[in-house]
Amino acid sequence: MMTQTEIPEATRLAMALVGLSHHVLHLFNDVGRGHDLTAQQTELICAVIVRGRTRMADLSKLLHLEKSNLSGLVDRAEQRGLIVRTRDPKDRRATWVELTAEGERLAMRTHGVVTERLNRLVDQLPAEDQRRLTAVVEQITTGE
Amino acid sequence: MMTQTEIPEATRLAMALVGLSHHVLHLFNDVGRGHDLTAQQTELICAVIVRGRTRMADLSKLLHLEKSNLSGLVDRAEQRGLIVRTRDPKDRRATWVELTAEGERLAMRTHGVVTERLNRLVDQLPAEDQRRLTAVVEQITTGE
DNA sequence: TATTGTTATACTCTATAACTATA
DNA sequence: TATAGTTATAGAGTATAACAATA
Repeated sequence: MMTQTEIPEATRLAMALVGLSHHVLHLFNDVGRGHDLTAQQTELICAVIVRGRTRMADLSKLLHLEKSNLSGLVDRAEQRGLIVRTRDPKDRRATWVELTAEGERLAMRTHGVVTERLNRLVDQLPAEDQRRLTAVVEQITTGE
Repeated sequence: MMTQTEIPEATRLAMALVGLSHHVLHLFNDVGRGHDLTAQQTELICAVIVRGRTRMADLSKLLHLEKSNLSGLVDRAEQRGLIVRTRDPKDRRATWVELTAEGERLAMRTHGVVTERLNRLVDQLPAEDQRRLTAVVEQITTGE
């Protein structure tokens, strides 16, 4: 006899991961909207507040964005007064991105809410499973 | 003494989940590009091939898209000959989306590759951890 | 030569609101 | 009145290529 579903195990894992990923990235949308930020702008300032000032090239990898697209995103964030660009005197090709006071204020709020809601996602799990999940996911993403 | 990092546990989990989510959704990009599909078009046809013909309203929830945006996405996919719309005679408001032969061909290929690569992500984990991960992630996403 | 970042272009995607048709 | 879907519009995001400056 079949169990209640005919969907293969491999597909189930894939579907679950895709659903989770939508949920996670949609959070930036949700949280940002309250402050008139797009999901991408929210991710940008959250990334910078966690790491401190960051180079364009590193943000590019971090956010999975082509450097040209990141230029545009940073342009818009700069126009809104959220971040500023500074030149690196030691490597004059490089550009650092850092938050303005306003950007930092928004970043602290949005990052706090995103983090809290992501953690609430796994709230119901036993503490052991939570630690395990973190370890597993970190291992997956750092081993790319 | 501090350990090697000062990043709080809650932030670590959040960062790990965000990294994983980027990785997962970026897969659709990667896989689709080989067939001249955008990530969203790839997700669309993969969703339809897993579920069979699907109503617009259900796709909207599944892909986290506003119904107006889904209309546009389905328009473009229809113009490319990947899907067709059919009316439901029982509820004449509703529209079903189903794959054309060409759409099905592409969907089978891309869905196969996406699934395989998602499973390869957790390949190194013990089988027990893999099952646990699937269960945990399913529980998270179904409990929204 | 390789790396860092910008500019330019065309297209896709997204948010929002107003609309039609059916239930 | 509520639901299913479309249309319209403006803005944001994306892929790609060509470019300038620096290493």
